[in-house]
Amino acid sequence: MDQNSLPPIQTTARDDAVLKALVGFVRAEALQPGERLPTERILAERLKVSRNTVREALTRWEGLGLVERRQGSGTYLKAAVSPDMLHMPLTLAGGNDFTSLMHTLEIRRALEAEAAALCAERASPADIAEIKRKLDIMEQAFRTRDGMSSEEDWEFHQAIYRVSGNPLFEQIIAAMHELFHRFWEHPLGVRDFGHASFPYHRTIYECIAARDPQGARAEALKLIATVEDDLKRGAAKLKLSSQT
Amino acid sequence: MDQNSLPPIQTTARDDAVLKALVGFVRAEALQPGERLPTERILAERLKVSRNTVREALTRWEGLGLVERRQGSGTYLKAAVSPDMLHMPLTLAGGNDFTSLMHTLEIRRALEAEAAALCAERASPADIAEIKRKLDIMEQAFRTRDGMSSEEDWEFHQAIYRVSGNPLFEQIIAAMHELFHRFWEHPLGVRDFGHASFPYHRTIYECIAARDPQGARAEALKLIATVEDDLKRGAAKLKLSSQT
DNA sequence: GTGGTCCAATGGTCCAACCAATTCTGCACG
DNA sequence: CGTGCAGAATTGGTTGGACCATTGGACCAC
Repeated sequence: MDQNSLPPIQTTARDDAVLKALVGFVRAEALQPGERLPTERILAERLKVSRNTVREALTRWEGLGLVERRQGSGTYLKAAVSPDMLHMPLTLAGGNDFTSLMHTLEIRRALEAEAAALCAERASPADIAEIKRKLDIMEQAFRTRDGMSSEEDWEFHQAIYRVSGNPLFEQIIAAMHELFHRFWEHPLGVRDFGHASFPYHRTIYECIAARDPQGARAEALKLIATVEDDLKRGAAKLKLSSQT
Repeated sequence: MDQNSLPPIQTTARDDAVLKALVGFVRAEALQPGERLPTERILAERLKVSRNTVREALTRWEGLGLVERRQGSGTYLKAAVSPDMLHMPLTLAGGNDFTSLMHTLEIRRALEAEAAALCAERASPADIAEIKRKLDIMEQAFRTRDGMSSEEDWEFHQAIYRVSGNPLFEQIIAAMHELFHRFWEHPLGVRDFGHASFPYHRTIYECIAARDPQGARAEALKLIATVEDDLKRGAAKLKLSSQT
């Protein structure tokens, strides 16, 4: 007898069922990332479950980065969802010390270079225009505020990851990025962080626009190298000040 | 004015606080994975928060695979926790899809190459001997069983990640590896998987032993290229058979 | 316009009870 | 004495209802 013809019955899987229904809703309404999904109260009423159950389900999605909740405003879709998503939550024993930061940078160096190369291979004219737009915004912010364009800088990089066609780049580097920034301004208050890396953003873009994967890879490596330099200088300064 | 001198204030973060307290508890009691942690009701009472809040916090941890809840039994620790963990939730749209596997391979290509290069830079003589040992075991298994040495193959690669000095390589690639194998043998029954990649294991080792980072990187890229080839061939075969 | 006030909508928290699965307990029976 | 089973106690899962905190828009006085 085929054992697979008797799947275990699901007497309780309320929140899972809620998520499945939500996937169906998102697809039916063709919701795009950034759009708002129904109120918790409405979901609870429509699905005939308690609001608490809806909340547990949404908490799961929030933990997976699929959704973002803003009190007083609503719950917003943050990424595309599909019925057969595969979740691979990975928690690493990080550390807020210098070597841990260097480790994340080594990962980022590998991924950033590959993403830039893939991006140069696959970018459509529209993609290139979008990347240029982000680059302009970033350079503008950099000149206006004289450095500290971290937000726009990050958006530029994200655009590259997206055009690479592989969502894993963005997801993995986003985790690194968060750790990095959580640690950056607080312990090491390096004011001019990002100054050194600034010119390479444009060179990366130029290589992508020229469809030059190897060039893009090389420029990305240079960019990360400047960040590693900044980090080392910051750590040295920190060590010095702690000795006084 | 420096815009970063006014960070957003943090007024409420209940469930986050619960998790932080829980991390403290686990460390204070030196709880090991597998052990049970206090009841939701007890936690709620001790932390002076509602049981609902405790549940939301635990739901987060459950989603991250840090904890397992068994109704009627209790909540059990599933992995070590630390105050500064790095969460990296990866979600792939389209589970056993060809493109998903290709995406994991792109990540692996980037990381594998970087790890091999770092390994060649940093390996001590003892490290090199250890890698050679794994290589010999793998080659032996390959010849004896004529292919299908996936277990020993994996150990060889893990040795390289370890010698690279960056634990993130092993952890991230391990997650990919697990995903990859879960879908490999099942949908695409490619018997001779790994045959093509076999010779490159030795060439990688030789570059590492010769302290040649660029060579190691190049050989690692060749290895992944063969795996990508196998995957494409398997997918083509699958597509063909599904058309009959 | 500008700024302030109010108000409705929405996520966050709390409470108290009950349901469902599991585990423990103790008694009856062999 | 052990064995098995019924029932109690424990524990996570769900419910419904209430209130708080934040948000954002509407409205109004200046």
